[in-house]
Amino acid sequence: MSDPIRLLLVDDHPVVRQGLRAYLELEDDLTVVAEAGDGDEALAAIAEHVPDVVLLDLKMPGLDGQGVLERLDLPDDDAPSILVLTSATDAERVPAAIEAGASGFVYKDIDPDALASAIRTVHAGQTLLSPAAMRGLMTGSTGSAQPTLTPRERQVLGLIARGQTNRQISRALGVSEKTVKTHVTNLLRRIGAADRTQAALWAVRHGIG
Amino acid sequence: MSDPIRLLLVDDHPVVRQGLRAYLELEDDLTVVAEAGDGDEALAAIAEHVPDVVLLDLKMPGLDGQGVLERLDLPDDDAPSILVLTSATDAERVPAAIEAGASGFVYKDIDPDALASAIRTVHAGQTLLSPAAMRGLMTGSTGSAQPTLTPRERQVLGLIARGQTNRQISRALGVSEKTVKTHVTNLLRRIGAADRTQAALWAVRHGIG
DNA sequence: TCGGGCGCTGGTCTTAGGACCCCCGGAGTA
DNA sequence: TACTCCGGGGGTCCTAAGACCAGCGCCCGA
Repeated sequence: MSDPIRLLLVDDHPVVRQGLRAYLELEDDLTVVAEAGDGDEALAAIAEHVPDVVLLDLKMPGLDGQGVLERLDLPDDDAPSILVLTSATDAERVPAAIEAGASGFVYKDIDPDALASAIRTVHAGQTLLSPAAMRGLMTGSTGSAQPTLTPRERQVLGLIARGQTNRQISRALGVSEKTVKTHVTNLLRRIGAADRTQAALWAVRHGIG
Repeated sequence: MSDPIRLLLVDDHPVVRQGLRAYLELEDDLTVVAEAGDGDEALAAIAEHVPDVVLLDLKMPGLDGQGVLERLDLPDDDAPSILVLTSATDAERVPAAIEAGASGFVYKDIDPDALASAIRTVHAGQTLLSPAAMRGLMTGSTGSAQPTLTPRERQVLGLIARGQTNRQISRALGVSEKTVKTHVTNLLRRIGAADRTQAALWAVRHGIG
């Protein structure tokens, strides 16, 4: 029999890592070589242990999963396959994670057998999306990642997401209120929001602000 | 030795429940009598198994932890003690959970020994807050829980938090737009928001909507 | 039983927000 | 070179939003 698949578990909750271990130790061909509690630990552990597959949580304090993905410079033959584990409430993050090089995307409520099989799938070089994650991709408008906002629009949206008025934003950015209104109008159109309230909610869901 | 403390685990992620089990089975005086994946299952399991302590996740699909708390009609001598387990990102929810009768509040990154001791503490009838949870209470303005909104105001705020306009809300509630505006004005004052955008953000942070 | 809150409803009035126009300068790109 | 995109600036117009004020019914305590 060949060597087992070497795994790195990355999640900020020890209890989650413990649960994953309990699941994965039932499988002969899987072995957990390291754990990490945040993005920085994850990058260090990847360098040190060279795992075959990383089980990565997107939401973490400090450097989060998305940040880890972006720093790994995927795809890269030497880099591990990344299987993203997250909550059903984070469907919006799927497109960005896929774009950043994640090989697969499963929800934490997956059962043990399915998780093991997902790990084998991404280790084999394939991309895997759970049905719900696929829906997340689909509802992301055209199937591409979240709409591309210009840096200025993203900045304005961030201030909207802090509850600022156009006048406050104009003072914060040192431009006229009309200019702010122009940016607001444009970003509303791009993200498909009807008004600033919907835009603020969109920003929160997409982690802007 | 006395009977073990009977526990119910409530979390929508099986992996988290598995992790908790792995932790708790190390303790002689603790025994997990049931698990539940959502609020409705939790209420049913409480009625069926009569646990001493419930480990409750606040964020769940369907009926969430806050909803479970509100339906239990705490404090009640027959009711179990509730130890809320949640993420560091949910500090804002502490006051509402405490108000709804939770006995304790710990973050999921707690280590096994501390978790076991927290369970014994709430089982003994005491209230327990982790330091971070205490901060969450403190930053809740005056230290008191979230402002008391009338049912109607809460309803209106929920719709604002879905990005609805006053006109849409008026149609949804079957009242005039002027009436909606009054409710909006009043709830803005009560929660200390300057406009509906800030109100929507407040609602999201406090788990309304 | 008679205020007095309070929740819910409604009206008038002012302002903030957003749509739809226009222009310019700079940086990249075909 | 011409085209496109971005940031910035400006103006007009209409509507949504919010402040302010007022009435009604209910319950509760004096």
